[in-house]
Amino acid sequence: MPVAKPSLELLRSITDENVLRALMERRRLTRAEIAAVTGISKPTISDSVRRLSEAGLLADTGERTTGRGRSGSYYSLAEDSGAALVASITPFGVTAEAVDAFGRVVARTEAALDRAPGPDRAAEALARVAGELRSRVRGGLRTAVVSAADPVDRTTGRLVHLPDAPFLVGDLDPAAVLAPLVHGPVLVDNDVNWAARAERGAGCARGVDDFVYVHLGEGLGCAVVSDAEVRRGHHGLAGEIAHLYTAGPDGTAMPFTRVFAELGLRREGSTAVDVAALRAAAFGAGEEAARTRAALARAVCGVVAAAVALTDPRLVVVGGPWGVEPEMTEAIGEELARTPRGVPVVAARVEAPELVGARDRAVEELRNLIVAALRPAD
Amino acid sequence: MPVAKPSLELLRSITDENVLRALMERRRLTRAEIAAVTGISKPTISDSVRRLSEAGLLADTGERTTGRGRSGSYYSLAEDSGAALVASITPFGVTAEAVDAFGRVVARTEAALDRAPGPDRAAEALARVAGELRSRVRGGLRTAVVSAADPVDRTTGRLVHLPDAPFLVGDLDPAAVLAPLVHGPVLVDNDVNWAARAERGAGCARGVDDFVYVHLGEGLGCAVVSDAEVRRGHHGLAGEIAHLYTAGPDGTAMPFTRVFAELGLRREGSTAVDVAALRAAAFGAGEEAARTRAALARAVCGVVAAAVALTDPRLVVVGGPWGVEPEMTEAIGEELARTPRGVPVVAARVEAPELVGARDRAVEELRNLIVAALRPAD
DNA sequence: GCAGTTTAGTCAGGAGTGTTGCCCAAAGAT
DNA sequence: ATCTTTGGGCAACACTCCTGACTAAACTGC
Repeated sequence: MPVAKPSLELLRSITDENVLRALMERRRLTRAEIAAVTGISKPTISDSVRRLSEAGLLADTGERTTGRGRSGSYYSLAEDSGAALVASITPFGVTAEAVDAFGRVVARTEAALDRAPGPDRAAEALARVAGELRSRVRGGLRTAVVSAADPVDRTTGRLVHLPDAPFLVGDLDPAAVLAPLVHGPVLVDNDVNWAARAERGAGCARGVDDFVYVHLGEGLGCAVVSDAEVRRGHHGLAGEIAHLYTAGPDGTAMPFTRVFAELGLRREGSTAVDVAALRAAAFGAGEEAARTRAALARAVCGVVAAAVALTDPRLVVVGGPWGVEPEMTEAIGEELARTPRGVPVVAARVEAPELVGARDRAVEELRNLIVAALRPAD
Repeated sequence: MPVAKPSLELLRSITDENVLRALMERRRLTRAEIAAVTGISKPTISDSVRRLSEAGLLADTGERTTGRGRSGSYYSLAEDSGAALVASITPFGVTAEAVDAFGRVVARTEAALDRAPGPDRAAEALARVAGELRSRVRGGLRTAVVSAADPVDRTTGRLVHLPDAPFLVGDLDPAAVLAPLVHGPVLVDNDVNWAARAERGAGCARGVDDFVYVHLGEGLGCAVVSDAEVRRGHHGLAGEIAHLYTAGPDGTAMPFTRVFAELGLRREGSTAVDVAALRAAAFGAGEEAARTRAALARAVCGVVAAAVALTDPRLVVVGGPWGVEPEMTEAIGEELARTPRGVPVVAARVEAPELVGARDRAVEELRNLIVAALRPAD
């Protein structure tokens, strides 16, 4: 039964939702302005504003309009509407922000980590930054959106270790760590998925409903956006391309991650890509560098070709520290143009994309939570 | 603005929608029964039924309840609510049905075609069966859902020919052919996508939100279901796996479709798989057959492994004439179990799945059209 | 055959929406 | 000081849904 039951209460809650959403978009409005923006009549808006103010969701800011005509009172979301926590966890540290329902970053902090800090250090850092931010925002943290540099199990929200892929952050359960600090849902996903969301919202894939985002860094990842949403798959492991078969340097087929072993571009004792070594080996002039670059492009292209065949993107976005290098993006684009289904390749261009994408989702979730307060029994 | 404007008209239309949907589910109901089913009060239901009857959407069937208590009048959707056309086009012919809003097949017909009939013959056959069905249903054809054995361009609805893939039906624009016969939207998609939908609704993937369906027949296709929907990609060509690289019989990488050329299993002068030859060569006892079977399983597995890595299905469903053979499904399952991310493999089990899937969608669309009549200006 | 029981449907009243139109209040413009 | 413009409140109205009581009509049981 996908259709709601008709009731006057439903109608009222729709009105209230219109008012709240209008105030989330425009920060502060008079009742007359809300009526104009929503198209709902003035008396109805006045009723709704009174109801919502009494419920503590809205507050008169005390400010007044200036200009011609009678001055009106500005209303805004209540000061204690709370904030959402946005956290990005990498082996190098935790970056966290608190965002409010207007989408503004109201607080920000960081905690550095050593590379490969182990799960306890990461958990401790996450708890520390979350605790600090919590103390700095009114109304508390009502939800959290976490980006992690490892694959995330969709059902449990835990970071998982896949064979033949580096385990960058380590065994961590962000929801468990944050439970005492956040009184609401904790959403956890892979940084690559959040980055794809950011590129769709504000980057080079703005408004594109179907595209593939390839992350080329220490880890190798991919996000698939279909019908305007990142599709995570059953376990949340969609886009885990590390052991997808592709073309190796010698032309034979091998798992993507082994290409880096063959080229000697792995970190010592790890399956992670050695980005510094890769830069040194694959970029710049020189025949050797060109050969290495071509080998890398061919390997990436094998992966991308599979993604193209299976998901039919309009666009391929390449991100990550060595993926966005023009030389690399170009080489991949040329390689891909040779395949039967040519697809444009562009470089990602959002800064700290995993944070931008997670922030975007956090604002959306916080807004939904505020609106959801209207419907106690659904 | 994803939130509707509140109005009494909205409330009324929600009530009416509840009534219509209840009558689509249960065929015929008294007003008291509608009230019980929807949870809406009796007077409100009586009002709504009167409105909808006057609008011609509902009609008193003349039947009455029997049993204890006062007898009530049964209402049902109007006789002229119309039907939806469901058509499946293959090189062998066109199969078509008319379904009503209750999901019942009210008429059915077929038109045989020679293999490779050319676009004009196929169009003519489609027009003929559609015309016949139209004359046999009251209220006309309000929408059409077409399954075609070729890839379909999502934006235009036309069948398209991809290089290295057989063009089974040929250049056809079902929407243009049907426009004079159907006064409503014409939805066209690949048979494999409809088959996947059928397996999700009634087959071996019932209720599974994330799975991959692989079709192994004359053509080679694949459908990706993510978050409970078939994802078609930008052009509608998601899952076109014919030239996805996989392992060939000799262990080297090659496009999927070339595997069949190497094994001598293509139809003369075509890129289509010769199913009869494949059956003869790959099934049954004997070392040679086992070798061929293993080679096919390895090739399929290469494709499936790519799909698994990129879309993380919970399940892989294998369909199509030679895919559902137990020997083949089993061989693929064993091969896949050796890969790092083992995923269960099951054989498809719906009969004429493309027709079942298309029918399901047709009923949904017809119902939506009937309900949409309530909202003239949205 | 008739009273009792059970179920379908209607009626009247009331509570709660949103809307229109009109009024007043208050601020800047002239 | 008056005019114009804008914010906001008030009253009347139309509409929707609900509750509770009522009537209507069928079957059951004696």
